[in-house]
Amino acid sequence: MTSITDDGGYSGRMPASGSRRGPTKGDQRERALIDAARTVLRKKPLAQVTIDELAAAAGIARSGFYFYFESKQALLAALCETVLGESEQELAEWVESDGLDREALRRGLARSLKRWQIDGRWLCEAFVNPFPGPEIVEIRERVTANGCTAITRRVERDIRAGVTVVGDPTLLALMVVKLRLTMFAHAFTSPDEQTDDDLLDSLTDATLRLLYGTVPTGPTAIGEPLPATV
Amino acid sequence: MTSITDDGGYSGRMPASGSRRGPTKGDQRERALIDAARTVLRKKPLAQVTIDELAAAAGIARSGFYFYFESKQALLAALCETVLGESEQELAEWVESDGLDREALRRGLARSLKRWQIDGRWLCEAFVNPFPGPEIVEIRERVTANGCTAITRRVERDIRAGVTVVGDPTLLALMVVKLRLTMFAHAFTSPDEQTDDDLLDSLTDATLRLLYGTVPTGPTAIGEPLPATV
DNA sequence: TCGTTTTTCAACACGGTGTCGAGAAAACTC
DNA sequence: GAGTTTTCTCGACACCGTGTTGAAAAACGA
Repeated sequence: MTSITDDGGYSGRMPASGSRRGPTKGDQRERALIDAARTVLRKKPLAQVTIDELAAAAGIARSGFYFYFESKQALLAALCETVLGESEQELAEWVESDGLDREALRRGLARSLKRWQIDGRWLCEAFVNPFPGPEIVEIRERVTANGCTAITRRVERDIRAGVTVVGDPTLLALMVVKLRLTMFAHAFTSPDEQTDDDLLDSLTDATLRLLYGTVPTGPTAIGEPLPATV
Repeated sequence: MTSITDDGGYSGRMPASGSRRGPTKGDQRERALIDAARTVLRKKPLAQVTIDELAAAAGIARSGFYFYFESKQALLAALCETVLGESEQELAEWVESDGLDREALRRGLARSLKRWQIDGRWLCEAFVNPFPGPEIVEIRERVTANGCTAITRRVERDIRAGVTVVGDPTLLALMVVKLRLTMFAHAFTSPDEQTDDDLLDSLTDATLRLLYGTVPTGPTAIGEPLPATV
């Protein structure tokens, strides 16, 4: 970590900017490394990427890499941080919508799918790989927890609005989050098994069905309870 | 596996038995390696296990390992083969049952959960890890496909019996299989987040809800259609 | 400009992987 | 059970990726 206060845990160095002035050369290099990782990790799994390769792609020597990051995993963690907000935004529209806005949910899933189709390889590496090392686990848990609480809050609002939800909301939310992840991962690794539309339809229905026990045909206004299922 | 014509692709050697006589010393060593792997891989992820460690646990020198397996991954693949049948048995009771036998499903899930609690670490490694190498991918795809076709057949039988199923049965089956896997993996890595019973209840309901759109309270006889959901 | 801080990298030590080939042990034949 | 063949064992080697260190270059601030 080598930080005086707290650097978020992923970088081996303190970004010099924050005082004034434009990005220092170090900041630029750090960004270059993250960008390099993003590109390189689209093509091969982390285990097959050497630090040499990442450093070269960023224009520095291998040993220079360690000035910026402690390991490949730390770099991947930093890469994840950069897209952390995006995934929450994708859920946001639906989570904040009123009623069981099927279309909003589908749009969010479609955006996520698009992201996974581009960066699926390293997203898998970070969010599906069971033991990716401590740095990444930390981030993953944060992201998963955020997704779960967002959905849980949404569901609790629905309950207050009179919609019947069967089962423990926390576990339901977890299943929804996990199902999204695996299915996106599956779509990345086996892209030809189904069309995007089929996948999105199935995933949209599945989400609603998991949470509410049934699939509404059109938008349902708040306060208009769904048919309850035991 | 261990057949004369085809070794399944995981072993670097032709098992000597098949002619006559009991297991040769080689066969014993091979078993010893698989057993050693089973034990060692309960404690650490594959990446942190050295071939030296596996060989030592089986009582041979490191270089001797390569007589039996091409790599750690190949050994893990062999280990997976040994439990391949179990996972199908766990599903079998429910798949072959009549009606939407909720209890049979739950029993099957409970058996799987138990297995995952013991061998979760390497099961994750093989069935959750996105890029575990070709040997393991081959096995995983076989297992997943088997699970999917079993469920698909089950669902198609239900449809013929008059039960309403919403959505593409193939994708539904895939989601059910994937959801099981991630949730078991989650239960292994975060065992204290929920009780086994809660997890099993949720997973049972989720499965039925994904497939049939609703959760029956008691056993439902074939031919007695569930309430249809759009 | 000078002193300080940041950045770079060659050289090194280490540990795991995979190969090779000679020789030991086991299995089989008669 | 002696002779032959096959199976098995393991030390020695070459290779590659990792992570560290220390000294020097570049950038920065006054």
